[in-house]
Amino acid sequence: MSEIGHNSNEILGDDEDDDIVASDQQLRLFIERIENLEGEKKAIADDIRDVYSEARSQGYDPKIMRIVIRDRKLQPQDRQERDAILDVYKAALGLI
Amino acid sequence: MSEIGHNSNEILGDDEDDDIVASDQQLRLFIERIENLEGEKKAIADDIRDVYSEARSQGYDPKIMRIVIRDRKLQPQDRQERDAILDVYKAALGLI
Amino acid sequence: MSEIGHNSNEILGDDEDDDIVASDQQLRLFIERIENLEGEKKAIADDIRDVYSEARSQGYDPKIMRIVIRDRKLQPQDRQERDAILDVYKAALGLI
Amino acid sequence: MSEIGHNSNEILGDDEDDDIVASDQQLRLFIERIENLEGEKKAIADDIRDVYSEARSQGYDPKIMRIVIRDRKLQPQDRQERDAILDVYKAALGLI
DNA sequence: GAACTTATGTCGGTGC
DNA sequence: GCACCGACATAAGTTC
Repeated sequence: MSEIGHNSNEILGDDEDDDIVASDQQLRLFIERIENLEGEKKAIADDIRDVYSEARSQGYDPKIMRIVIRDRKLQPQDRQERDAILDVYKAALGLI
Repeated sequence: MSEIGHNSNEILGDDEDDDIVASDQQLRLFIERIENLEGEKKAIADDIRDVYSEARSQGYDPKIMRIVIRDRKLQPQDRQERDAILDVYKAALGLI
Repeated sequence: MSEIGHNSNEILGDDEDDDIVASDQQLRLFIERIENLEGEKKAIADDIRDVYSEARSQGYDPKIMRIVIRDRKLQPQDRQERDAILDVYKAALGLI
Repeated sequence: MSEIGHNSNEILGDDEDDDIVASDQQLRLFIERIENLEGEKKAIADDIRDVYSEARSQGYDPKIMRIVIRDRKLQPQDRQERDAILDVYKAALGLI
């Protein structure tokens, strides 16, 4: 340890140190908020995985469940428009 | 078309219908549980994005924050091992 | 169904049909060009995977090789700046 | 600086140095092979991007082109099986 | 070793 | 006009 040092152990210091400490603290808070949120996110991701596992054990196919879920996210209108153009392209390529 | 119909409108039906309905219901519950969880997950992901935005507005670099956060997830021992090998590789390539 | 039909079976038709056919052909060419390029890209990706496999069989750690390769892509100046900020952040978090 | 040094400047040295140098050289070759391949891969990716751009300038929708291309990669049989189960699930959810 | 999930980088769209 | 923002595509990591 340095006796005087430019560290954070002084009770009374110069303003510059205060600024640095304040900044450090601010960054630390941002980081911790993010880490906490990531923790929550991971917990939910685990829950989702568990549900898929349970469904699989009941005979459902998770892969196809995912397709259904993805489809349900689309607005009916958007999907219809997309499908209309899609049909034109497929026809052009002899796919249908 | 069947005259009576093998659909879900009959008040009293055969057991097979009951089975189908039960199965449908089970799948629906799985799907809805997953969709709810995904909704929560997305909300948290949005929160994380907001924190990064706020940090950036305070002058912090989100890209480097991510590196720090990733690093903090590693066990000190693992990181040291990784860094040791990394140094060997860098030396071999004339990077240091 | 139209009597004469707006299809591609007529030997001699109207200009509109010609336009459609031309358009179809143009789209098809775009698609095929992309598919060919994607094929080449995949072949190279496979080659890369093979090199990593070979390196691993020689005792090298692919994960750390990737870090080195990523690092070598950075301009020396950029990397130094990044590392400088990184050190500040780590210090603020008591990581060093 | 060490007087004799464990570096690569000696013309004649011990076997251990030779081993290290040989190892360094091997790693370097792996890395360079990968970097070269990645360069080629990137060039092709750029070409693909250019084709999409050109197609867009001709009025085609790249997003939908991607869907078509993805679909063309599937084996007809696989897609049919998938679609069969998919229909069952969708029916259970009242999607169709 | 293959598939899926997450993370990162890029691109087009938008608002100031 | 640029810079932020969201979406998309790609690449990496992880799990089975």
